[in-house]
Amino acid sequence: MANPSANSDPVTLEDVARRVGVSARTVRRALDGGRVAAWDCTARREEAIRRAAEELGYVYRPNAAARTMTTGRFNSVSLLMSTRAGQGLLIQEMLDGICDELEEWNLHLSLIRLPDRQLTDADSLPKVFREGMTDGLLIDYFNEIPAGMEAAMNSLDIPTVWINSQHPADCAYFADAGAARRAVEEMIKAGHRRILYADFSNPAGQTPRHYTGTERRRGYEQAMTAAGLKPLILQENVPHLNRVAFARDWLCQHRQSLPTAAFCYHISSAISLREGARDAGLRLPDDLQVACFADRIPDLAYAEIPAMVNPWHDLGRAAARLLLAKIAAPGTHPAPVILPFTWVNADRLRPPANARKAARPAHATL
Amino acid sequence: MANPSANSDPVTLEDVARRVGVSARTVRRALDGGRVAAWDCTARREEAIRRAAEELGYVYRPNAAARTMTTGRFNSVSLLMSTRAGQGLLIQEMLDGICDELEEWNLHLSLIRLPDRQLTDADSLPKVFREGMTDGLLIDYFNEIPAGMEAAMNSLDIPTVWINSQHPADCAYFADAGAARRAVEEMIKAGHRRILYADFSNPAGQTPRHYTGTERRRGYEQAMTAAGLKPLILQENVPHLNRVAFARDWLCQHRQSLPTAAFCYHISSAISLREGARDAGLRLPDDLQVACFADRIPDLAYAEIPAMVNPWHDLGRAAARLLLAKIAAPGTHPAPVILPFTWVNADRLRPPANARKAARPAHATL
DNA sequence: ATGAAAGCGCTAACAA
DNA sequence: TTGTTAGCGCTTTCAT
Repeated sequence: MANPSANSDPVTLEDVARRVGVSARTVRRALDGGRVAAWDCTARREEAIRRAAEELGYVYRPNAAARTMTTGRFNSVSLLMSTRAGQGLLIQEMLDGICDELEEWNLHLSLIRLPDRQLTDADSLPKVFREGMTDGLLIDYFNEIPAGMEAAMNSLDIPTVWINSQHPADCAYFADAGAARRAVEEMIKAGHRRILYADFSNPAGQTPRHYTGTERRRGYEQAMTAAGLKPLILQENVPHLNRVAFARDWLCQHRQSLPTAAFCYHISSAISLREGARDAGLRLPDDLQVACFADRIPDLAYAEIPAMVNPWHDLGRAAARLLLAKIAAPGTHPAPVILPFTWVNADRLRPPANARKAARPAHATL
Repeated sequence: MANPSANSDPVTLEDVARRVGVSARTVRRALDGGRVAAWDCTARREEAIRRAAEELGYVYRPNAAARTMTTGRFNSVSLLMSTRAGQGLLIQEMLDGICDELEEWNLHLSLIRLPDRQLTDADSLPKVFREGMTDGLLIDYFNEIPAGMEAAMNSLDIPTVWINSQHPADCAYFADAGAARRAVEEMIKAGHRRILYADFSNPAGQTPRHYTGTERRRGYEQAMTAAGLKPLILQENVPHLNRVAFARDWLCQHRQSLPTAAFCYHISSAISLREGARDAGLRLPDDLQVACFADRIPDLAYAEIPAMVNPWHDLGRAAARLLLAKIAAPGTHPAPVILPFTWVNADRLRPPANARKAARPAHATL
């Protein structure tokens, strides 16, 4: 096997053309457009071409490199990430969503990781993408976006879409505030009045790294205020290994007027809170009904609680679709796509224990 | 901007050559090989070439498509997955590892998802990879590998490496049995005698979907047997929402001789077990010391317990390195690479409560 | 409607 | 050592 190429089967248009006795151009057209006209003779020839192509194993898989050379299109888009860890998220469901959408357009997906220095350098970027052979960029970078990166991306003449990040246009992200409000409304509807908001990931004073830190809390506050309830917020960036103790201590200190429910920034906060609550002697869910945000349904295996789950698959699809639209119509700037969450395990949402106790006799009379 | 191409800056070798007044081939060589000889005149010209290239913004980023056309190499490898969900795993750390290794060789990473039907069809695969423009395949498919897929992959004349899957050669996976044995040995060393193995993901009777289901249990059994202890196994595929109750009930039924510790197949089993234990009235970790396997360090935020963590980054790197070796030396079949786990939160591993009680007076006398 | 020819940017092979 | 030539497989343009 002297051929170093990956294809053991380099059937070219030319090969097919020779076999049938027509030009490559004709083969291309036959394979491409389908029929040519009602001209009987043509139709038959076309049939012959198609058959020959199939026999030789051509089946419309043109050499992508050759095609790129003439068209200037790569038929591929890239997911752009930072080499710095934690700046973006790579969720399997999201990639599935992206791939699902791209597949329908016969586009490939590549992964590109660049150091922050490069991501903010408008001069070197085009060269990277020339080598990277990509028609568009899905930007998976939403934490602490470096100064200059947005400008550098906008100066590119290749279409870009931001994933999970709020921008004036060209982006897709989640409707966190609305989801938080909805969840807390459900808890209120279930009869809870003292509802805690717990976030052990984001520091108290400063702006959170990601918009979710602000939005989720805001949604909680909206729901509480709208219902005439007083927000009760426990927000602090606590190291993982201290969270359970932190939660336990807080609950012990507030033993006089404990919340009957808590809505958490993330399931990791929820788990810690639940463990801390149990250590503080509370019974779950009787004494404390916990709900939270969660990235994925499987994560909920960690705790059987009501949760707002990120529709990552939808996000991937939406972002890819946005990018395809921009590729098809260069220069346009579609409005942001904002995706609603999925509310799961709703049946695990129970009223507060005292309300249940009060209600029980009524049921007993049935 | 009439140019539909992604590069706004199509500087070619030719352009550089014209500027300096040499041939494209010479430019290529100057940029490529560095110096030519001690011939003074040449050295100067070379310098000029390099400067011209830089001024024009060429900086050794040749048009990848053109290069592919002549060399037959794509300078890209692909991560191959099934469109069927759950057959492979896409862990961010693993992708980072792959990218880190590929970067050093200036190779790109593409994602390819194919339906099982295609993955088992040795005829259509080469065409796919011809279009996909890939020099090698990292196969991320380890659950219920379809019959014929292994043969189809082997029949490809493009190098392949299996990720997280046991094969005679050309694969990288984790040393699960050894890790389980090691963890249980540590628990025994800490003084535990009745150690439970809990797995709520894999069914009791049949062979687990993935090798870890077998290997982890085997490692546990080895450690127990070697220490003269009797294995105590609780293995059953329980739906997520029933796991806590399942664990609680089991513990209640075995109240007479409860284990003092448990080693779990996965952190999700561990969490459920802990919740169940608390519901059964046990105090943690005094009454039950739980340890487990975990995919990622952040997952351990869910429970502050000792764990064997998969070195996903290492796996990605190892698999990529293996693939690069195969690309460099086609036809070779390197032996499997087996990666050791990381043992974390070891300081959370406590002796059984009665041992602690017995030990306490001794400490008090200090 | 079809064929012929040019050329995309690069590198391999050869000639000088 | 350097320059020239040819050609990768495809699409586009132009002539038929």
